[in-house]
Amino acid sequence: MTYKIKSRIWIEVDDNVLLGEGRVHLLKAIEKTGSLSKAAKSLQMSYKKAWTLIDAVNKSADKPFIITTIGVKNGGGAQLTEYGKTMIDAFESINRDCWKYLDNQIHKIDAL
Amino acid sequence: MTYKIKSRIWIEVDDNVLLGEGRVHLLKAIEKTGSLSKAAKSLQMSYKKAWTLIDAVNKSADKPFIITTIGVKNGGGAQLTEYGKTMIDAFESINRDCWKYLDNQIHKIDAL
DNA sequence: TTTCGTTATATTTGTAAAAACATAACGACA
DNA sequence: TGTCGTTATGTTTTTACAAATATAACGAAA
Repeated sequence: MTYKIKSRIWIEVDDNVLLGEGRVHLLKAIEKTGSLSKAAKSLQMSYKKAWTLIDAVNKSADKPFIITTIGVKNGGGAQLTEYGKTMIDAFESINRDCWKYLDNQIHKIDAL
Repeated sequence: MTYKIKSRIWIEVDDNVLLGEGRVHLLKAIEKTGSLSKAAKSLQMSYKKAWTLIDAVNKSADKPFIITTIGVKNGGGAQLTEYGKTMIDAFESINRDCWKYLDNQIHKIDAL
């Protein structure tokens, strides 16, 4: 009989999803690996799915989150922009605080 | 370029979902109509789907949320228990405050 | 004992999302 | 010019979930 309050948050712009937990997870893997294909592999995700996700991010963002290069040394790659990094940090900070808030609310449920 | 932070919260007990926005919506319709079938109709939901939802609530809750009767006057009906009502109130209160918190955080995103 | 309005449940069908598969294009380098 | 590792897309197949359909059972009341 132990309750948990769970949550998911996401950022929308003009009714399009810009950033959620899944996309943040992928973007951080791109930052770490420097490559979309390596990031996908590290998350056991298909390249196509990863590409579709970051394509959606790029399409709803007004400033670019990631910059991809093709053909260049080692075939190409992808890296986060400063804007992308700060947006991710803000998302994660807000998300953490949301979880904290909800954890603090659990007593209102347990008391019933 | 106007950002929104959206969220969904739900209550779990032993890794089973107990209560989320959809279930709360249905439970309130049951409270209003006194009947599962009428509540489903009022939400343009199939009876089967509504029944499955409240069955899931009943299975994960330790104290009953709704009491159904069958065969009795007018065919039967369903009504919320006091426990169910207070749980719904608590859920909605926490959810509202969560939204408020997130609305207050939006400036952190807009500033970037 | 038939009809009514309900709860309760199984079975089938349809649909949308995910996964899998396939291929093209790019530029570097040997 | 052929190969490599990558980004970039289209197409097909599979799967999971939702919707639709069907039926049983209950107790009251006529």
